[in-house]
Amino acid sequence: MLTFSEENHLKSIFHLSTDSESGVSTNSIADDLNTKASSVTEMLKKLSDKNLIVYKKYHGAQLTEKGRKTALNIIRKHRLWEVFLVDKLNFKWDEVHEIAEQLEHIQSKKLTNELDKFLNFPTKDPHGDPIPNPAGFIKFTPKLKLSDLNIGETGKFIGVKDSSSTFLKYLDKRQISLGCNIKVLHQEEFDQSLHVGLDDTNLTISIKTASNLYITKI
Amino acid sequence: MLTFSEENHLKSIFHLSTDSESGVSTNSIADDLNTKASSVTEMLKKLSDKNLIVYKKYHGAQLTEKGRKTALNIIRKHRLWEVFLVDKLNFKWDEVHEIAEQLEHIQSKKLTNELDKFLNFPTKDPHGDPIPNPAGFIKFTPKLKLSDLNIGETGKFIGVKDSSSTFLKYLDKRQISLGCNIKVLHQEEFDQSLHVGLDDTNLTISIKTASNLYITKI
DNA sequence: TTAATATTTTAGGTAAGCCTAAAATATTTT
DNA sequence: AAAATATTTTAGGCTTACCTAAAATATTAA
Repeated sequence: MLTFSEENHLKSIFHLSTDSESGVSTNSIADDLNTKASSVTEMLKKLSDKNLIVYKKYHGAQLTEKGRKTALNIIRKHRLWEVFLVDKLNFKWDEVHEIAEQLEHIQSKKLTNELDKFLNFPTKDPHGDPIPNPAGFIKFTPKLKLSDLNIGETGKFIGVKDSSSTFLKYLDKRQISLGCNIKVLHQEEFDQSLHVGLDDTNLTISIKTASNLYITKI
Repeated sequence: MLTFSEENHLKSIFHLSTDSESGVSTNSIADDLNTKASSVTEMLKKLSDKNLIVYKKYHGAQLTEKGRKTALNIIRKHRLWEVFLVDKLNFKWDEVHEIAEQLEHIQSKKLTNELDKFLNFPTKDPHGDPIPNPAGFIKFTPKLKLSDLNIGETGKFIGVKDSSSTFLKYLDKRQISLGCNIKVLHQEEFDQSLHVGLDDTNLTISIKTASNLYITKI
């Protein structure tokens, strides 16, 4: 049985691992968890003792197979609860993160699996992120951004990079919602902003926004 | 924001208050929470500082109005989650307590109220205990036991005093389930055991069992 | 390749929440 | 009402998870 703090550190290491292939740095974990490097060092020693990570002083941490499975189980719970909140309890996608951060620590295999069944075995959470299966397998889809498309190409909006409430609310306001098709019509030379077609309307979106929208080519 | 431990102490004081009208003793709380009297004393001081209880050294604790509201909110969450687990996720009534002990600490007013709505505003949990409303109002029904009935009277089984997994499983095995009608046919002089009618069958149940079944007269 | 800078670890401290053992207070018995 | 017993509190310790400041190591720049 792990403490909340141990679980949060594992989750953080998992998320930070996908970017860089080598060890995850102490500082990056500290930033991610709003804590201090010295606190992280302590925790890395403990996680290492429990064989959840490989830790070499001054050279960061990497998840072991056991650590990865543990992290993915927490992420599985987090994402299933997000689906529950949106699909069953009328939450908006920008409202679910904080609550899921609490619910992800509830311990009960049966609960997780029954919830999965109740939700009809969803494969993605409300932000388009894949949900690991009970065995800890996760299906990564290559993350193409809207800003990667060429003029004339169309993408289906499948997820967000930045899932801050601010950004999600902004997307809601501009009626850019998960699953819609976005066609890149033109790019301004001056500020690289994109003119796009969405349903039957045209929009202008900044390059910053475009690089936070994950899509698949159509 | 209260810690889990603070919330558990408040809940314990609430439950122990219903029996005795005066202050709840340090030892009884310690027993209830599987902790030691000295730890409880520390906590009582803290809860008193936060105006959640009235605490006089050597004379136990009583909830303030604020403390009572807080306790009832935790109990509300506990019981709503129990309904969720049984009604939506196929749990049996003897399997839900431990998980609800975790879920009751999740902080989100919106979550609690949406869950309530989703479950169709239940008034009782799977053990027949009343669910407080959002304002912290709870409807106590006088707790009559099967063992209080006279020969010939019939009661509707509405709750259990002992909600241990052992007892609940035993009731399941004997097919005594919440909502069924039980008629007291005869009492043995020797051991006070009761012969009762349940649906179309007759059963013999011990006086101990009978005194753990809450009923309403019909 | 040495110096300057950045990162990470160690050392030592704090608060929460638990503990045991001893002291203080209440309650019960005689 | 005093003695015996039970309950509760205090005193002092422990662990976890944080922190700051200083020391150690790694990285980058000159």
